[in-house]
Amino acid sequence: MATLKEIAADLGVSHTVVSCVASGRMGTTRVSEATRQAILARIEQVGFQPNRLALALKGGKKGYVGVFLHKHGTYGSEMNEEFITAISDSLAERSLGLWLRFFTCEKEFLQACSTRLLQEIDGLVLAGIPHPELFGKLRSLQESGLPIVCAFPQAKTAPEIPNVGVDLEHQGWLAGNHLIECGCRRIARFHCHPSRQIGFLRSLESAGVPCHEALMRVVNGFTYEDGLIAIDELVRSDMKFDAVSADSDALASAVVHYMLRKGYSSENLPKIVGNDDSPIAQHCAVRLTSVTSEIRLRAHSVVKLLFEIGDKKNVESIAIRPKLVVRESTDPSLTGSWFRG
Amino acid sequence: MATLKEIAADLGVSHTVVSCVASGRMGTTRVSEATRQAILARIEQVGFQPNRLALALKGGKKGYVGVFLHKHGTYGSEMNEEFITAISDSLAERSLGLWLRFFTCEKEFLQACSTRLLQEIDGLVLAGIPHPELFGKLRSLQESGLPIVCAFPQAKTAPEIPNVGVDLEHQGWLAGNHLIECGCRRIARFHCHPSRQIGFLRSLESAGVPCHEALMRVVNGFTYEDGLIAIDELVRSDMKFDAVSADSDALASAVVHYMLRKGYSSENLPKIVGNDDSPIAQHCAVRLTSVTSEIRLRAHSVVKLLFEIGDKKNVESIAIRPKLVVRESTDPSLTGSWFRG
DNA sequence: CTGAAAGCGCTTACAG
DNA sequence: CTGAAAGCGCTTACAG
Repeated sequence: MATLKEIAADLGVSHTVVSCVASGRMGTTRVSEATRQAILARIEQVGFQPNRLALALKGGKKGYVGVFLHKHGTYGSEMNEEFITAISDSLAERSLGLWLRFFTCEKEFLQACSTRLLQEIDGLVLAGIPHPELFGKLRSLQESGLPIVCAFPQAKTAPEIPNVGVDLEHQGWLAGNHLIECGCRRIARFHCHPSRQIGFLRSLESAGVPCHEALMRVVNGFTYEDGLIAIDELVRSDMKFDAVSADSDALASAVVHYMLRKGYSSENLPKIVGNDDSPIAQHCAVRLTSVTSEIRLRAHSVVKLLFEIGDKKNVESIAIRPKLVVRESTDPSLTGSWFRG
Repeated sequence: MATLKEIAADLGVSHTVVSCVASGRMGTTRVSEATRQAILARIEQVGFQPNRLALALKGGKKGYVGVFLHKHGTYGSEMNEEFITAISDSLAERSLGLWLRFFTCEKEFLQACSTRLLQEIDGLVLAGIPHPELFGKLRSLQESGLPIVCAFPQAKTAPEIPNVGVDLEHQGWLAGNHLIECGCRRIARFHCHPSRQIGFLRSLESAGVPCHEALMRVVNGFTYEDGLIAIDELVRSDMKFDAVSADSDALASAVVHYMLRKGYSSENLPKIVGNDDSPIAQHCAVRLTSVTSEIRLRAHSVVKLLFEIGDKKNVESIAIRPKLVVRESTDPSLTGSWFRG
């Protein structure tokens, strides 16, 4: 790899002028068109790229973005992988590297996020599960000039730190509204996200469908196991229900499998809607209708915001609008040929 | 963050001596015990850490390992996430950063793997799906002094580049042997990994169980959809079978779901074994017995080998031994309470 | 129009 | 025992 000095020596000019021409930042330096062309040609010819390390040491761009992720989503949802991939691709487009670190507690974060970090990255992304105890640290990093963007489902950071979330209320609303349109009137809910529940209740209300308190069930978590517990309790309660809206695909998948195993045929299943539109929805014995969490789109927005902050623009938290993906768990006509007849 | 210079100024010594004491590499430099202690105390007190950028520019350690991953495994298997997480944790333990890049073709790899890369990383990991067309490039990187370790299931790289794989033959053998021990005698195979098939056939042979050619089915890929196609063909062929061993959990899961949907009760299902022990196995309507691919262990080995190469040790390719994880798809006694009765 | 010089934070021969 | 000096590859005032 050629250095500035080598190019300068080859051309019989100073490395100063080569540097200025290469960077395009001429400052007070002037150069004749002839030598400028010669330098440009040479740069092209040897494929010169300034040494990143030297740039960074000089106080310029580091060429890296740090991503700190507290893994979220249930096992098998691939939400973390999707997020990382999308961030990575987005950064690669801009010739930036991705510096990745997983953490699960304040200590791990602080350890990885040493003062040294500031020397090595141009921006910081924090995602997955929010840690309010870290806001102080984040604020101080931000104040020292580091662009920071969070990607939590819901903006729970200090308001000064922009967050790319998902419209949780609308997720709940989409699920509820879809089931109502399917003709369901006794919809059970397995929920652990208050905002989603608000949206769900709003869908009932605006359609004039009564809400049966006993069908609204708060679950402990988003896992398949949590789903089995919830559906078992519901079935044993002898409450009638014609649909289940669950806060994750794993929960919803557990409902389908539980009922199939208890002898319900797939035709007699209640309508079921999951959340996240993860692989779990597609690998379910009855493919699940699900509401997206827009992971890819959010990841791309995160990188976009990071750049806007770098450009001194004023950025604010945003909530991406989710979509409904309809599959056979609410629409029998979508049952694949394998499972017909 | 204090610099060498500042510490030197505070103590009224030269930064040379501070540098030597800090690094522990005294070279030809001597220092009195008194000033050594003073310097050490000061370093401790201000928590001095040498600037990574300066170190790297000087030609020392960069503090990063580059990971290039061509994503593998079926959607939902979480194999990539598990690999990345394990690599990241393993590197973090050694205070190294993880530089991550996904690629899908030679062009993307070469683009990301520019000469600049060499300035920025201490080691390279290549994983997922092997690209034989890249071996030349890898060899030349290796010859220029960059430690490289691959993590493909099967060593397919140039023999000079160490690979951390999994013992594919043993995977096939474990599945076959387990089904034979379960009493199965007409075992169908959905396979696309020749080595695994060899191991499977060996298990039949050593148990004296006949192999029925018509039950050995090569599938196009590892996906759920591939599994539906394969089991549909098998069922329509009217061949009798009492077990299915499949080369992925998605394939195996499709078998379970297909048969349940066709009206088989979970008690009448053939015995089924998947591969990879991924979340898909645990989210299947009948939880799947599966053979591990030891992703975490392999990732840790990769980092270990990378360090050994750095230490000029002679390292060779290894194949990690897989394990069998038994669940209800081959052992009815493991059926969870939810699904009993 | 062009280049010598200082400096980013470090390391390491080398000279006192 | 200790420090001045050169240098890693760059940038950017500043002086000619």
